[in-house]
Amino acid sequence: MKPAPDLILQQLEPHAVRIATRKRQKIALTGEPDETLYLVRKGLFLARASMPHARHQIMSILYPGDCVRSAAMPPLDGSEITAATESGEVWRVRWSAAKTAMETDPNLARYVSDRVANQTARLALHNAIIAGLTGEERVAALITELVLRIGKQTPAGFVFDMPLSRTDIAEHLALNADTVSRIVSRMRAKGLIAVAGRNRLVCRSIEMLESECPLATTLERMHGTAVRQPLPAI
Amino acid sequence: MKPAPDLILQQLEPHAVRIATRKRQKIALTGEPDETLYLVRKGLFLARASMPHARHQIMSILYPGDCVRSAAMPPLDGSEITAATESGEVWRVRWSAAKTAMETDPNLARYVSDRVANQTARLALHNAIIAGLTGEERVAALITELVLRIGKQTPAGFVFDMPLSRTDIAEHLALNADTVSRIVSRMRAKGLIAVAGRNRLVCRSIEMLESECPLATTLERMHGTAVRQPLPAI
DNA sequence: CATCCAAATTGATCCAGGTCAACACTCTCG
DNA sequence: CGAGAGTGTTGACCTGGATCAATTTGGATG
Repeated sequence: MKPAPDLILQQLEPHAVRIATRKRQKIALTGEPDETLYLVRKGLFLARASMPHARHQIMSILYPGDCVRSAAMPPLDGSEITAATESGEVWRVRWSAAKTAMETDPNLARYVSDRVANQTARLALHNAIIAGLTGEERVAALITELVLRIGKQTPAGFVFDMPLSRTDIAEHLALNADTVSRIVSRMRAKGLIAVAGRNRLVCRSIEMLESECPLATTLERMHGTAVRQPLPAI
Repeated sequence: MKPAPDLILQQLEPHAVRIATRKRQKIALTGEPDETLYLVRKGLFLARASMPHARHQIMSILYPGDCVRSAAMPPLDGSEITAATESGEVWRVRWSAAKTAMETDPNLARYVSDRVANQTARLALHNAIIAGLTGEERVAALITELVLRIGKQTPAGFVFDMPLSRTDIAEHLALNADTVSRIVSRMRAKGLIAVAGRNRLVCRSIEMLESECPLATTLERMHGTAVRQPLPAI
């Protein structure tokens, strides 16, 4: 029987700087001489990097339980983590402290390395989505992921607050913000999704949504279990 | 003073199945019930996955020293590793054995987890390349990477044997094989590269090549050190 | 309430790259 | 030697999504 993730992470608490965040708050990753470990404890975050020519990209969406080593981010300028939900919490741990703790407790070492592996798999999947799907399929994939992760089942269907703006979606899916807006409108017209107030989305039928996206079964396997147990099996 | 990577990996040898490969040989990753660790010891390999509709994708290029946990690959059908050079060697280690060894020697645990982190960073960079660059810039980025990794300096410039076919390049860069052929022809016409026999490329000036690719400095940082020291600092 | 500003929508136009098809090159095998 | 298969090249054409521009929406603020 493995210890619960929370218990494992407890050991890092004395070494961690807790950062309570509000929506859109940024945590810069560049300019740090030493490696750092970030633990997402609460809320959703976007790992963002700048490209030359003032272009930005959202490399991945981070969920509670994720941990990010700065070594797992490529040396791009302006790397940062942005809070995507109203309130969130991140722990920042100096790598030297994390390393010591990991050498003391193999469970912690395993937790961190498994989490990094999981992040790698998600990146690879995201690669496949960007590289192989059409715009509409990409948006369907993103909404499917969010439904699986943060959707709440109600009589009207799965409801969630959209944590990404149109621009964020565009930066994440390698699309244009205008195009994203068009696609979302089209999906609304098709009845795949509906809006319920500012930034709140309703998905009546997840099956309909998944039928729009060729990689739905993989998404289900990568994000679906997260609905039932907050942190994927480790 | 850290032990040399070879020395660290030596511990895994008794638990490893050595696989000697010839070009195009495939190692299937799917269908394995347990997690597995693969260590690339010699040669170049391509991590490939199938998409629905019989589409394939090359998620990443693996170099000697890389290690791949199967948990770091998304659950896509037909995941496999393909040998891209004439002769190569891969070690396959059962995860349970690897885990025990890693718990015994923190150096090994660190090595593996650092390698996975490095692979994550490369995936994220590749994401940025696919998502943000034009076809021509993508090809320039790939050739820059290969020059940095396997290019040999000669009086005529940097020379290397192209390990990827046109189709491979297309599958890696999210382009069409026809388009790749066109782009390569254009680059040849511009003098960025030249062919020297079957599958052998010459790059007269790496500066010219890098000036074609907005992410050249990042590539240099991720792959450039590898030229000087076979395994990136860990 | 009116004003302001950022984000979203929508229309019109354009082009990089996809698609399809014809053809060339290399290698292997009989 | 020729036939066949696999891979690469090149041309003609088409389309998904980028770009540019105009307009709308929805908060925030005084």
